[in-house]
Amino acid sequence: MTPENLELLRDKAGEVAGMLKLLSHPNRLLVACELMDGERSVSQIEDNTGVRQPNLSRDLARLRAEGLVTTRRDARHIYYTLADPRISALMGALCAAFAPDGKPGQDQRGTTPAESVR
Amino acid sequence: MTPENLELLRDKAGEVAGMLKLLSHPNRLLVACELMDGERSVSQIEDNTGVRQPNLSRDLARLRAEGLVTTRRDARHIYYTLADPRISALMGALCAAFAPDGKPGQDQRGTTPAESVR
DNA sequence: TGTCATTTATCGAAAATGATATATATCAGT
DNA sequence: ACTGATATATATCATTTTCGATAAATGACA
Repeated sequence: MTPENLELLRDKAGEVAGMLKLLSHPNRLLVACELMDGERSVSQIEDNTGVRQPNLSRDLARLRAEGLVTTRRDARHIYYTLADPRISALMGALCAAFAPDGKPGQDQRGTTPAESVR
Repeated sequence: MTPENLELLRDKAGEVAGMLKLLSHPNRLLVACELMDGERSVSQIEDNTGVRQPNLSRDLARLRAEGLVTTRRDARHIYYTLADPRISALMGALCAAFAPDGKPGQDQRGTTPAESVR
């Protein structure tokens, strides 16, 4: 690993880590989960995640700022949609890794995990 | 979504978010990347990631505390290994989602990235 | 105007981070 | 056993970021 390559690697790691950071809080992770099924208004997200509205709005602003979601206004409602395919892929992978048979919410404990890959 | 289910979901989200948080810093992400290929001593990790030793040690302690890695001592060296299969799966997914053409630091050995979801 | 939906501002407490200093553990040579 | 070197861990400090809570502001519509 040459120093130049190391620097590139660190750059990339910073980018990816930044994205992980956005999903590394329960509230934002729930929001992303919610949006996996399609667009949702802020109040729908609020109802379905239990995140308090001003905090939710701040989290949504973060996701917006990083380009992970886009918005569409319809009258008084604002609808959010996942915008970054990498996030969708990542969320899919998360579901696969942490809730192998189905939706999270019904706990996967007892699942014998496959032997560490490789 | 009943309130009871919502609470379960939030618990699960907290658990997963906690794991993401551990990977949400460039240094720790690089460490995890490094360990994908097998066990490494602290000084190897230090050399290959450029993370300064005391900070690296603190990060490794965090990963240890959360059960993501295990250690083995050989004389003066301590070797770290990825211990949680979910982390391995997640790292694989990350590589697939963020380095489709096989880049960061190369890696990506035969890993046929599991198709997005389900 | 008033109400609903959403955003922005602010505050205080807690956690994360880089840097630096120090401590512990293991080994080699004497 | 004592010394010094190497490998790793822990402690501390200063700065920044995060988060929940609360209050206030904006925008759309009736």
